[in-house]
Amino acid sequence: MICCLVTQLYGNHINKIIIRVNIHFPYIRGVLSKKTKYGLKALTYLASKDSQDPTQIAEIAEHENISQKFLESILLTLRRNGYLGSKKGKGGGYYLIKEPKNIPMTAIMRILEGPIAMVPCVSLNFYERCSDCPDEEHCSVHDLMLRVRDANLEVYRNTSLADLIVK
Amino acid sequence: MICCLVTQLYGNHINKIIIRVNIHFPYIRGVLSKKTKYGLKALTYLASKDSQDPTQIAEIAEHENISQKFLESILLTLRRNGYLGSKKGKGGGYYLIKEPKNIPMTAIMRILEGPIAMVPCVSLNFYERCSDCPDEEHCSVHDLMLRVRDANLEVYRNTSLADLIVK
DNA sequence: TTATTAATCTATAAAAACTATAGGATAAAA
DNA sequence: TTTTATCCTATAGTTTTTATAGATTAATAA
Repeated sequence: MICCLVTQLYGNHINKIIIRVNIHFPYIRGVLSKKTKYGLKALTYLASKDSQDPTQIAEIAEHENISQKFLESILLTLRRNGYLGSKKGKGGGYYLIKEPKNIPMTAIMRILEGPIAMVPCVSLNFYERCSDCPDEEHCSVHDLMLRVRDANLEVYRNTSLADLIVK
Repeated sequence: MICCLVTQLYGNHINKIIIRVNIHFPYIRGVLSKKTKYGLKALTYLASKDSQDPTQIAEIAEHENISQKFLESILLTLRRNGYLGSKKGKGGGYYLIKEPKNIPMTAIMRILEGPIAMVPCVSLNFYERCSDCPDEEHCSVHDLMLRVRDANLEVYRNTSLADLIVK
């Protein structure tokens, strides 16, 4: 919220107007994608359930306020990567294959969000040279990004799906 | 690099072909933008110079392998935010206004990359409610992102432009 | 004064990535 | 055989990123 005071001379009077503007910062880069966000919410929802019976996409979508079709593709990705099981037909749905405490955030983030590193040249699992960088050894950004990666890794490694369940 | 062995029955022979595919992972979200990367490189270049005389955009662009026109807009942003000074005409260019050790990465990242937080609801400087989140207090993603933010903040706060200069 | 130099500013083009949505196929159960 | 719910491919719409073009302004030197 930004405020701006405008004064205007009107005959013998001075009009004062306060203009309030709600600036929306478009969360751009570095931002968590909806895909990951929805995926984490869906996983948490499944993990927080008492029973391990299959849960329908529709139920998760409604409970977590997510577009059902979009959620479909996200859950499919998680299943293909071995973190969810599924069952078709009546009584079907998705269910967790592993114990929540055995599902580390490093794995989920890499599946849904991609590399944890912010530049390919410091990525552990997806290393690649930066195409615009002539000399990786003498790059000022390299070291900084290495430390950022390690800081993030520390958090993700020490967090499992079980830790996401809100009491 | 992914390898794939293809066998083909050809008369009495079996042909074997190994197909190698270089998969390029498109570094997407969470990635450092070129804008920030180039900005950091340009700042480091200025900081590493002995003299504080203005340096031309063209010189920086060439030395750091950056499109000159793109760099123009980046340096302009840094000037408008009070981190660079400029001089027009012959002998003109850009120069640092502050001591490199007094330029924290938190400031540069916020100017070039935007909020350090990955979701608006945990941002210190750009807080905003997540539009898709009915209840911030009971969001499983919220806490995780809070810890990620703090981890990143820790790195950026303890790093100044002076630290980026490669020996 | 005039020419040259280099930043300034606005607008916009091209490419890439994100966020879904559509619609039919498939498998399981009733 | 019908119903249910996942599976799968393709693609549409939007936003963001990554520049590029071209004219303007200010400083310097001849």
